[in-house]
Amino acid sequence: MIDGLKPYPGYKDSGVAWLGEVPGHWEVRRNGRLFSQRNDTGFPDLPILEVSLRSGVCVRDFDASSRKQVMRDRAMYKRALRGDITYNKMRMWQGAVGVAPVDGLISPAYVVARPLAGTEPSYFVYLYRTAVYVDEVDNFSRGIVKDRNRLYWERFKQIPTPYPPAVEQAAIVRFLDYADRRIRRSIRTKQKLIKLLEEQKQAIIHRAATRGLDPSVRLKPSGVEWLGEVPEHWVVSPVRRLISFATSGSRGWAEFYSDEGDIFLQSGNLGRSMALNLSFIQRVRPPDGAEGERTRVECDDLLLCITGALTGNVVHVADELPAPSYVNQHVALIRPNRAAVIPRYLAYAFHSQIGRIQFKSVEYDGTKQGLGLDDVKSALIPIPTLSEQSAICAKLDATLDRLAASLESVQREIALLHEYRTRLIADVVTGKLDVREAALLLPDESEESEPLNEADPEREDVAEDNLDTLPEETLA
DNA sequence: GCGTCCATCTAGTCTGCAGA
DNA sequence: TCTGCAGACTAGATGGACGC
Repeated sequence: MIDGLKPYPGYKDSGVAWLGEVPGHWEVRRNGRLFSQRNDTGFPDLPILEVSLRSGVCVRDFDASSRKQVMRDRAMYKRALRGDITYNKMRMWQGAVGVAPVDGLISPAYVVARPLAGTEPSYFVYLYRTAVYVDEVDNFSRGIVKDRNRLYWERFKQIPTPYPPAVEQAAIVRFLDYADRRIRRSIRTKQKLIKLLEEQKQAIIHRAATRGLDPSVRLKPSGVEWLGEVPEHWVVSPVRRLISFATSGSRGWAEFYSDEGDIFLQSGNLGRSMALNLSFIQRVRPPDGAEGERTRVECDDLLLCITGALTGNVVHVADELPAPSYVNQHVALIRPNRAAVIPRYLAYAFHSQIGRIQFKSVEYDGTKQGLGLDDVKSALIPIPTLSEQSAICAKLDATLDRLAASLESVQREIALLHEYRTRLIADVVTGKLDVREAALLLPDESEESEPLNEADPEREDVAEDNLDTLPEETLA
């Protein structure tokens, strides 16, 4: 139970299985008694609205959005007035519903529901987006497969829905809007902290990979404009002199896919933190012969993503993998020459600005962006002595371990905030928690600067944040 | 090994068609 | 003519494969 908030004094059976008990003074009504369908067409001059799973209903921005699709005949679009609920028939079972922020037009494939007297639309949008209600929507939807499920008005209006008194609906909306704003602020603050920690991490690696550990070392011009000065005793070497070989993975592995067997690493397995992401593993039964062996990954190899959006992501295979592993053609397999460079040091160099500048993906006329192996081999890396490389790696490993722990902690806090928000909304809109008193204690709307009705807690569109928390007497 | 193109997946939206 | 239904379309991302 959420600290500080209490259940209502008395409950009764709602008569609806998924809802269970509701406060004694609440009703359960079918949606048809709460909303009427609006089917107004012929208003071509209004702005076009869209409903998204993440951000609810908003005016479509044709300049910013990549999606420019629009019907030729705007007279077919339905009008939604400010305050109407609109939902995407095909995505209602995923929670694609929101309140129209302004008068506008929506696709004929949508449903516009006009709230009747005593219906506070924002309360019902909070409710309609909860997991239990979405499950119920799924039961009322029809389609040949789940992905094709649609919720038509005739079915929507039959769904039983908790119905608090109108004054209480408004209090719940007021409380949830307030709580939501503070949770989103807190999440954004933590996201900014993550960004700062990532920048700090990059700065630490870059400093170590271009200056070493001795701040008093004498410097010399590197001869490379973007690199600037490096320690006097370092050399700047192309990657080709530091490795035994580099190859990209091979093709044609799809026929060897299997439920078990060896590991086939793809660009998605190359995380942004120099560590392999093995949360998803494609297993293969590799072919016999040299082709498989050529792309077989060994301990201390570097893997570099060379095509697509993940171009430049690098992984150092620091430990033995749980099974023989191979790479696909979008991943370069690089085997450092240990006489010239410590593999982990080379990975740090690739991971730093040194790599980012040189491995910036090359765009060409095709459908991909990417790097060639020549681009990789020609990249310039400042190299200290082997003993200094070893010291730099040890220092970076220790420092970055602490940073990684901080990052993980902040990410965990964000996940908990999302979970907290979801649970709070579900408990409040279904009457498990009484917020009537808490809503009365909230500051006036005029003291709040943020707009309401932002369903996406991760939007980066709001003014400066602070770490305000909810009143302690109401929320933990 | 490389440049290029095709296939597939996902999310959001549009539209043709049959029946009322 | 209207409406409901369900397949089709669009665009971005990414994996797979062809041809040189």
